[in-house]
Amino acid sequence: MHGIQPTTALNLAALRGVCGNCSMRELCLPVGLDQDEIATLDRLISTRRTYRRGDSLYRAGDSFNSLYAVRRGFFKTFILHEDGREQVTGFQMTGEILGMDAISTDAHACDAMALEDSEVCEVPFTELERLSGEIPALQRHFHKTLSREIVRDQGLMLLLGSMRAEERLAAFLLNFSQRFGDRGYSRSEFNLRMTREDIGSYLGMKLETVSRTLSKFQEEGVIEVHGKSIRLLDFARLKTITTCR
Amino acid sequence: MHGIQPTTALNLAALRGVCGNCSMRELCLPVGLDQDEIATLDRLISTRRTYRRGDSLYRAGDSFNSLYAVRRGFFKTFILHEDGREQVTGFQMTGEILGMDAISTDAHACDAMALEDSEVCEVPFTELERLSGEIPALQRHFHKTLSREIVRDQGLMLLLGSMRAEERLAAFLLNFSQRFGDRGYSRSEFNLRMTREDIGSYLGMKLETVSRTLSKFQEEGVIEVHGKSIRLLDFARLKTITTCR
DNA sequence: CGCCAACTTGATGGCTGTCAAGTCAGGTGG
DNA sequence: CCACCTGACTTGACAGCCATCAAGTTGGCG
Repeated sequence: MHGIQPTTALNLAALRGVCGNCSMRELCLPVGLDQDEIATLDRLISTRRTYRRGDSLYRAGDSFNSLYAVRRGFFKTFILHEDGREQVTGFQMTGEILGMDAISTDAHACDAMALEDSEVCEVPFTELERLSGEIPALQRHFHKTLSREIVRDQGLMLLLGSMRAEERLAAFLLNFSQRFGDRGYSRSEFNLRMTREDIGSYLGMKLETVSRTLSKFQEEGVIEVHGKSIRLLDFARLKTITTCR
Repeated sequence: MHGIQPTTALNLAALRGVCGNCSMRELCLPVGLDQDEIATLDRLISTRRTYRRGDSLYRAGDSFNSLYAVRRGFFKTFILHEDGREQVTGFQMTGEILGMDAISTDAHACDAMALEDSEVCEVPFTELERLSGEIPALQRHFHKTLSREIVRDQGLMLLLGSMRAEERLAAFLLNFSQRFGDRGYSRSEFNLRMTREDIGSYLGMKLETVSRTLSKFQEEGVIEVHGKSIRLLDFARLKTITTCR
C-alpha cells in the first residue's frame, strides 16, 4: 500500500522536520527554539493545506481547534457587522499566525480568506498549550506572539482614531514596505494583493478615497502606482506624512 | 519591631488568601481554579498598591516585569504619538488586566493612568508563566484573557473604522452598561469617570462632538446626562442606533 | 467665594463620503 | 486570436458629517 514504505528522501525530510527547513522559522513559532524543540513542534503540526485565492481558511462562528501559520501566500481577516458592513482587521503574510482571536471563546471571531494561492501549517491548539507548558522558550514566544497582536491592533486603533486619510495610507504603505523587507523582498517595490476596497476597509476610508490619495501621492512624486503594483520613491516624505500635524 | 509578629487577624487573612476572598475572582485571573490553585496564585501576587486619581501605573517605555489586575478603581490606557496626539486604547475596570501589550517587547507600549483612586494586584510575569506551565487551568485562562484583549481591540477597530459618531457613542454607552452590570452595579445608571476628551480620543472623535451627540441623545429621550452621570432610558433605541445603516 | 478645568453650544469650513460616469485589465468563450 | 464581459479602478461633482474656532456656562475644589 501507499505510504507504508516511504522513500528514503521523504523519510529524511520527515526526520529533519519541516519547521527546521522553513524559510520563515525566524519569524514564526519556532523562534528561539533549539533543534530538538523544533522537531517536537514539528511533529505537532498535523496538516499543511493549500488554499486557492478566495478560499476561506475559517469563518466567524466556526469552532476553534487550531492556530494557523502562513507558510506561503497572503490572507485577510475581517469581521462582518450585523448590518453587512465589513471591517478588515488585518492582512497576514508568510510567517504570521492566524486564529488567535478564537482562543477566548473557542469559536472564531472573524473570517480569514486567502488573497492569493497559499499554504498554511495547522497547529492544534490543545497540543500547543501542552507543549508550551513543557518548553519554556515556546511558551514565552507564544505569549509574545499574542501580545504582539495586541500591540498591532492598538497601533491600528491609533491610526483609525486619530489620523487623516493621507496619514493612514502613508503608514499603511510603510508598514507593508517593512514587512516585505523583513521577508527578504524589496522594501521599495511590491504588489498589493488586496483590492482598494479591502485597503479602505482596513484603514477606515472608502475605496474612492484610497484611489484618490494614491493618485495624489503619485502626482507628488512620492510613489509610483500601476494598479496593485507599488513603488515607493520617497521614504522620508512618506514618513513625514504619517506625522504631519 | 513592626511586622515581625503580625496580629492573628492578619495571619488568618494571609492564610485564606486574598484572591479567594476578592469579589472579582469570577472576572479575574482565578477563574476556573480550585482552592489550592487560587492559594498558589495568591502567593505569587507580591504587592497590592493603591494609586490616586491621575497617578501613572506605568508609562510607555517602562521595562516590563508584571501584569496588573485592577482590584478597585478605574484606569485608562493610552498611546502618545510622536507629534503629541493621544489615543486612548482602553478603560479598565475592576477585575480587568493591565499590561499585556508589554509582553511582546519586555517594555510597556502605552501609558496607564488611574482615573479614580484605585488599587491593583501586581502579578510578576515570569512567575505567572512558570505557574501557568504547572496549572493547565491557569494557562488556559491566561491565554483566553490575552485572546479576549485581541477580540476587544478588533471590536474597537470595527467601531473606529466603520461607524459614525452616533453609532460609536451608543456602542460605547452600551458597553459600559454591560460592564457595570457584570460587576453588580446598575446597567442603566452610572458615572463615567473619564472626561469628554478621553471619550472622544477612545472613539476617534473630538470632545465637542461627544458633547453634542450626548445632548442629542438626551433631546431624543434616549438618555439623561448630568455631567459625568449617565442614565440610559431606552436600551432598544440605543441598540438600534449602533446598527442604524 | 473665586478660580480653573471641564463642559456646552453656535457658526463655519474642510475632509471625505456618496453618486455617477468612464477607463482599464484580466479572464473566458467563440 | 480576438471580442467581449465583468470586476476593479479612476476621476469628477456635490453634499454632509464632523473638526475647528470661538464664546459662554457649569461645577468642583481650594
